Amino acid sequence: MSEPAPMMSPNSQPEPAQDAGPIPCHSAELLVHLARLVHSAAADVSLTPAQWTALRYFASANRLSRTPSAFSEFNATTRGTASQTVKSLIALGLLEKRAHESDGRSFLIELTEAGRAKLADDPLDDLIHCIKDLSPARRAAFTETLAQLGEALARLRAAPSFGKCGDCGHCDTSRSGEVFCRCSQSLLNSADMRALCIDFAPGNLRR
Amino acid sequence: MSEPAPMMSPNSQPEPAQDAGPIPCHSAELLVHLARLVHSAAADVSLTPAQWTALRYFASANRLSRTPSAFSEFNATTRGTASQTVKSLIALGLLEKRAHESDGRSFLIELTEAGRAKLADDPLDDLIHCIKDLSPARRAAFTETLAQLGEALARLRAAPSFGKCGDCGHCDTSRSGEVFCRCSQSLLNSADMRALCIDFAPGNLRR
DNA sequence: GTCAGATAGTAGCGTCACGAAACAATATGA
DNA sequence: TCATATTGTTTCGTGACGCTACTATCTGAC
Repeated sequence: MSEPAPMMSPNSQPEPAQDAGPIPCHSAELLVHLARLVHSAAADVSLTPAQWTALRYFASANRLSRTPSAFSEFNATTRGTASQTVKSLIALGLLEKRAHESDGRSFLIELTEAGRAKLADDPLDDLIHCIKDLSPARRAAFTETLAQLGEALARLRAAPSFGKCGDCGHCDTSRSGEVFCRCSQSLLNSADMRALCIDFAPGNLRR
Repeated sequence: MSEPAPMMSPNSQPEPAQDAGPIPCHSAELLVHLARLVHSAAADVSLTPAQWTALRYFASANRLSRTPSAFSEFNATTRGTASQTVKSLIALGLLEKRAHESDGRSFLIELTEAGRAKLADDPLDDLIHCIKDLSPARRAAFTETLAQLGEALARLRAAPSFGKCGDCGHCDTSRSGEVFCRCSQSLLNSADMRALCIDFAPGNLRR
C-alpha cells in the first residue's frame, strides 16, 4: 500500500528492454476482468447482473427478438433461467408481456415506462463513459475488433452471433432510399437498423 | 433461421449510408457478452467460472499477490467468497496453501502440478485463440485500449487496477541490467515482470 | 382432418456464487 | 501492554443457473 520510494530516480527510460509485444492471454483476462467490474458491488445493486442484462437486451432488440427464447439464446443460457429473469422483471414492473400476434405459444416482451427510466441507472454506463472518452480512431478500431472477436468466439461456441441489422447479411441496401431485410421480408427503418436481431448473419461486416 | 432470399441482388454496395460511427453502448454490451460466452455451457464445465478465474489468477500473480485477500480485491468480491473458492480448489488438489514467511495470519497460495496441468483446459483459451488470430497491429491496439479502459473503470469503481510489473510506476528501470521494484524493495526477474501485482500503480504505461 | 414431432414457455429441484455478519488469529503502533 | 487493524474462515440467506419434466401451441406429412 505505502510507497517507500528510497530513491526517486528520474525514471526516464522509455521501455523495459524485454517487451516482446502484448501477450494475448493477458488481454483475454483483462477483458473478463472488465466485464466483471461492470457489475461489481460499487455499481447500482437495485437489480442483479442477470436482470440488468435482460433489461438491456429487451431495450435494444428488435420486434422479432423480444421473446424469452431469443433472450436465452443471446445470453447463452437456458429458457428456464431466462424465464425466471423475465418473470422477476415483470414483477418489478420494468417489463411487460404482450400476446404474440401470430404465435400463440410466444410473447412479446416490452419495457414499461419504469423500465425505460431504470436504464438511466445502468451500471454499464460507467464503461460506456470510459469508451466514449477514447479517441474516435481508437474507439472505432476497438469496436470493430470486438465485433470480429464476437463472431469468431460465437462460431467456436456454436452460439448465435447477434448484431445490428445494418451489418447483417440479410440486409439488402441495393434499393434506393429504403432498406429491405431478406430474412423477415420487411422494410427496415433507421431504428430497426440499430436494433439487435436474433436472425443476424455476418455478411455486411467490413473486415 | 431459414433464408428465403427472394432476390439475390449483387449486394455490392459497400456501406449503408446512415452509419455515423460506432455506438459506444453497443461496444460495451458486446464486451460483456464476450466475457459471458467464455464460460458458457459449451466450455469445459469441470470447474465453475469462479474456480477458473481463481486458478488463472494464482497462476499469473506474483509472490506478493498470491493470497486470498489479494485475489478477493482483484476479483472485486469479498474475502469470504474468495476463501470459499480457494478452499474448493485446494480440495480438488489444484491449489495448495503454504505458510506465509513473515505474516502468521496469511498464506501463500500456489498451483500444484495438477493445477498447472488443468490450465490446459481453460475455457478462456478459445478467446485467447481468437485474439491470436488478429493481426499484430490490431491486437496491439486492442490490448492497449483494454488496459486503458481497465484503469479508467477501476478508478470509477474505486477498485485497484492490476497490471504487470513492467508497466508499473514502482518499476525502476534506470539501473543497467537489472530492474528494481520501489514498492517491494526487491529486484525483479523477467518472470516477475510478466506477473500480476496487487500493488500495481499506473505509471510506465505508454499512451 | 389428424397426428407425430418440433418449439415456446413454465415450474421445481439441486448446486454454485455471492454478500453480510460474526468470529479467531496475528500484526501494528501508541 | 493494549487498542485497533488486518487476514482468513465459517455460516446463512438470496439469487443465478442448468437440468428435467410438463403444458400449450405450431408445423408438416399423411
